[in-house]
Amino acid sequence: MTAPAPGPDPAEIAEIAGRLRLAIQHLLPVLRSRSAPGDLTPSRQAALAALAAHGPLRISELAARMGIALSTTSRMVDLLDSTGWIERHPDPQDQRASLVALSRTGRAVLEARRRETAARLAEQITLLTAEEQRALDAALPALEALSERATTYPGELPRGI
Amino acid sequence: MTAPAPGPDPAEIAEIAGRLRLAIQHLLPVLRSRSAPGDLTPSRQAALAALAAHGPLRISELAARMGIALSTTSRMVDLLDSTGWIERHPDPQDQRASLVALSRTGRAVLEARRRETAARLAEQITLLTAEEQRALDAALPALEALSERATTYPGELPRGI
DNA sequence: CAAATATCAGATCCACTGAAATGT
DNA sequence: CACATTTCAGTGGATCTGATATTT
Repeated sequence: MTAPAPGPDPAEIAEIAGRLRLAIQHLLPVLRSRSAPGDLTPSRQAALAALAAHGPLRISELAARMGIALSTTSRMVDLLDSTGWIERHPDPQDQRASLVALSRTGRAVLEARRRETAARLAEQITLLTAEEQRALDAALPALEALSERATTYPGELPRGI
Repeated sequence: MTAPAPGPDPAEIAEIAGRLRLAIQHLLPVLRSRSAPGDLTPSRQAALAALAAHGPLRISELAARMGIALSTTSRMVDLLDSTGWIERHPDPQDQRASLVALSRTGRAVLEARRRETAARLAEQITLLTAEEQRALDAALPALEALSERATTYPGELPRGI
């Protein structure tokens, strides 16, 4: 092993941040599905994703995680129930509350959406040089570390892609 | 130089795409500014960005670039004019048409927004290890290549961050 | 009763469209 | 006239508040 190379200095970090911001911004159209109205809208996808990530939740917990009002959440849960994407079960801990869980079809819908998105991205990655592909691969741990910190970022759920 | 290392095979590319998609999704909350109502909304930002990227445009050209209807664009241009973020000049080529250009304050607003976003991102990047920071830096050309291809992607303008 | 939801009424903001009018 | 733009009238999505049930 050689001596550890120095990490980027603050100015370089600012440049990395600026370029990464721009690259991601330009990448968003690839990642965004155009969902037909009434379909899996961003807020519905965020709700399903929250349930997928954290397991069954009470309506009030789901509302808190999404940072929206309880009544809004209640209405959305109704809607997701009517499409069959979630299931409502009584909370064994508290008979007044209900636990909302992703249904099989809900999970399938969410995963299908994610697969489509990833496939569009993969298509673009195929067009990169082998070297670029390797660099991208090597940067994944960094991007994942970045995104893990971001998960605890104050405020909303990931939304929109 | 050593012999060129092989690039990722299709399965690996699929994995890269999946992980990249997830990382970006988790990163979005960091990138998104919560704009106060009446502020620089996503669509307005997209319009300013289009003008910043391509220079003065006719309303119809701007509409085409954003993939939205002419009437929608006309109304938005009005709005951006009222906030002073753009300027309208008669098109010297065609007296019926007007050219819409970013004003000084419009450019300032756009750049301020971008700086804020990049600063939030930079803050997170600081928390990475030096190795991760270098990997991220090394992957920027790949991400930029990816995003350049994406720019010609059928459909909308980058939107939302 | 208190707490967890649900329901209802009314509102705001953003974004978009199609059709008709206006102006050059 | 034709063409660029504007105005008009309406839609839909997402979300909000506040007040009032309902249920356990």
